[in-house]
Amino acid sequence: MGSSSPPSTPFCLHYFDMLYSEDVAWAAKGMGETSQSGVPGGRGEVKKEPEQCPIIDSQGLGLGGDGELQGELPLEEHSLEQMQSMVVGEVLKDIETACKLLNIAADPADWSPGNVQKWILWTEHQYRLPQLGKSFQELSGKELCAMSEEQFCQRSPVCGDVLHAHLDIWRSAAWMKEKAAPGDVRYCGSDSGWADSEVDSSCAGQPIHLWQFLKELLLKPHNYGRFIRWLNKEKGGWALLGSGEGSVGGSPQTSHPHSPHIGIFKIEDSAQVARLWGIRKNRPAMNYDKLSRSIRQYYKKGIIRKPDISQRLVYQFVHPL
DNA sequence: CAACAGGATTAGT
DNA sequence: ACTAATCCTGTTG
Repeated sequence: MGSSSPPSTPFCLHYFDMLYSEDVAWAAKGMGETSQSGVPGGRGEVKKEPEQCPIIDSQGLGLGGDGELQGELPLEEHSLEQMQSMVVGEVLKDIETACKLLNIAADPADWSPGNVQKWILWTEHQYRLPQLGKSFQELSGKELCAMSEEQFCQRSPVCGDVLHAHLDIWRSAAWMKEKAAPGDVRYCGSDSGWADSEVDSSCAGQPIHLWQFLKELLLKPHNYGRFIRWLNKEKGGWALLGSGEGSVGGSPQTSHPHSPHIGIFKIEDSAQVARLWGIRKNRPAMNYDKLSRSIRQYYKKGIIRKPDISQRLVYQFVHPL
């Protein structure tokens, strides 16, 4: 109650204009490696990487069901509006995804200092921002929201402005969500109710398990496919796993009537997956060595195993639930 | 060298 | 009690 939060942010379109040009497009471009080498002065110019976007196509960019703006439409004014609302939808979905992954509220005003830290770490990670250190420690969400862009830059001269813009987007999204509940509207099933029903996989604040976390990442190839992905598609890849030659290993042991090649996933970027896990669990020292040890504990529990044809960074869920 | 396998111990719930 | 974090020794491709 009393939360007379000043809706100072009217959710103008400039934000999403900016967001689209800088964040979404940038992030969607696969954002190559370019660690932090490409973030010198901040937002002067968005350097357009010549890379094509390999993964965003899955289902992210429009063509959700009506628009065939695959690239031949001349982008009329109407299309522009459509484009904008589409981008807004994508941003809202990404925020929802991040909320579940980090286990934090959607509204920044509800964040604890720990939540703030998580959000900052995640934003750094997601958008390849330079490390902020602990310049925003001990700040609650409300305090964070009360800070001006100047204050952000004061704490982080390098990317305070970008961070502030990201926070503005989250606040705007939360503001929209609140506004979108005028009367009843019990989250009409249209939009995958993004209410705080907590993560489906972890009930009642029970600490999340590593295998659940991995499945959550795997559920969002749009967001995390660069780090971890299913390896089941396209049976083409499986044939030439032996790299050609017969390689008479000796025991063919092609038995295993059950347990086909389903539920197999590959960790493409072990360091990043470990980092996300560390953010989620508030374990800054997490690394793949330790994460993989936890995965190995699943062997005897029958949750995860190594596939029949063992490969580096490839594991398999025993229960394809 | 990085991934892999697992034993032992500690930490957090 | 259980899961996971940490740490470690040793193996493997």
